[in-house]
Amino acid sequence: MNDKVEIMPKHRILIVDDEAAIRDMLSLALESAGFNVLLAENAQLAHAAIIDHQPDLVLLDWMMPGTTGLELLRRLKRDDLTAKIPIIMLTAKAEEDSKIAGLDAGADDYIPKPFSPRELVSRVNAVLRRIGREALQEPITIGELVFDPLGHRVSIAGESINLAPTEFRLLQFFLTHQERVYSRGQILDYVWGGNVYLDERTVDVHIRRLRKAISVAGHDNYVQTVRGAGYRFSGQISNN
Amino acid sequence: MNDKVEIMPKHRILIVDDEAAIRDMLSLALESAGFNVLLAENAQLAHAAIIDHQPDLVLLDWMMPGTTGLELLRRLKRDDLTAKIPIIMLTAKAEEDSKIAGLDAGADDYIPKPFSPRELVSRVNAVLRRIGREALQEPITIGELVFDPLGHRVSIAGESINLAPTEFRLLQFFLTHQERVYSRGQILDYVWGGNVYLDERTVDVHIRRLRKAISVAGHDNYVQTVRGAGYRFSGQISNN
DNA sequence: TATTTCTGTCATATTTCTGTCATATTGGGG
DNA sequence: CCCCAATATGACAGAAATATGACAGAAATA
Repeated sequence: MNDKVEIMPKHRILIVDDEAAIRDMLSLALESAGFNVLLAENAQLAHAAIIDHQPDLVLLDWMMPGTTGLELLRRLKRDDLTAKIPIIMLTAKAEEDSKIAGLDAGADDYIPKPFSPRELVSRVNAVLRRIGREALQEPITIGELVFDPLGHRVSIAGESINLAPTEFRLLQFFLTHQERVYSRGQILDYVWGGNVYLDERTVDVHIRRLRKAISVAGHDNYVQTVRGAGYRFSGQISNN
Repeated sequence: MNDKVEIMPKHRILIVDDEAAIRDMLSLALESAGFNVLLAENAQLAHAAIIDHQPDLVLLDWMMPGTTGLELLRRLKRDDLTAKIPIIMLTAKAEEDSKIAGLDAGADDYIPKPFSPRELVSRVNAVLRRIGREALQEPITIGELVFDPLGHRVSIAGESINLAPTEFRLLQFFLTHQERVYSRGQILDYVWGGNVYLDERTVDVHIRRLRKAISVAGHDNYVQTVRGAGYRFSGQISNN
């Protein structure tokens, strides 16, 4: 189903970076992976290009002279017209700070330099897939549980489940990030947003509430505690 | 704990180029930068050397008589055994075509001639660092045992295994440092961190717990006692 | 505004982990 | 083959991490 030669319009990717060498490198990698590439060398041009061409995804350098990538990111996210365009930030700084700030401001992924063309392409694809799925608002199913983003509703074996807003977002986060462990800190960042200052134990409590809510027919077993590391949502129920 | 003077095996770099002068030049630059260098003057020899010596990185000339660099690259990437070895392509042609084809076929970087030895070394290092980082995230398999760092999960023959935090770190240490004996002191340093003051016998106990945990289907045999010296994790099970 | 629901925090209960010790077992040199 | 030192094992109590229930203020809803 994926390898089918199908008349799929190429995705348009906008690359925003002040260094020509990096633009070239990215552009080559993406073009050879079958994307349509647009280029912009500063935030102003980028903004214009985004408005004009409505790219499907933007690769945005963190550090640029003048308006920085972060500022542009914020501007884009503030405007309804552009808020939904996924952004991947590129940065040389491996600092946590920038990561958090970037995710907080609404970046969809974050690639530290240096990275391989392969990694780049695969992450671009990953983001596009995710966005595509979210745009489709496809319900996610696991076991008997059905999570329907469009209807903002969760049911198990047909029975509708009542979730508080935070529990809903938490479940959504887990469903879209299965099979890997997230620390309490990360969960706070992703589910609550990066600029909250909350006790990490708060996560425990919400985990508990979520588990309780979906405990029908043992679905709470999907939410797994990884002692010393955090929590994991996994389809393979482990026997801890 | 990282800056410790440790016996770090040198990275092996294979240089593939038909011109002796270039081989010499590259080899000199890399050796003086502390790498072990292997040489091959054509694609056939290179392929054999790669199979035999499993180099950590390959510098591959684009243009060679007979099988070209690009063909070799494709062949390497097609075979699982060699697909993960990072390749840096060297080329005189600044043509877009070759660049695209190279990146497309899975080269990890691309250095146009002429280049300075310093640039070469720094790009080699960059690629190795990156690969190292990516490798940290990838599941490690030994026998039926699968160690998944991202999922923070260990399974044997599909069955999830429960490990306490310290056992998990211990196993991770062993998996990333196989085939070598470590004293109890060294293990304490690496797994517990350099500034703990613990009885060395504690290591024995955790070794035992780890063995017990992974003893399913005899996987505990990988953890070997070396009397008078310490412990070793080895893929080749010996029957001492 | 009254009412209901939701949230974050706390105190407490429970579970799991860890380092140590006492004792058993093992391996090798003499 | 015996003895000694090194290693393995089982048990245990304190420590650490997580789960739970309760509650009061905040936020949403009526």
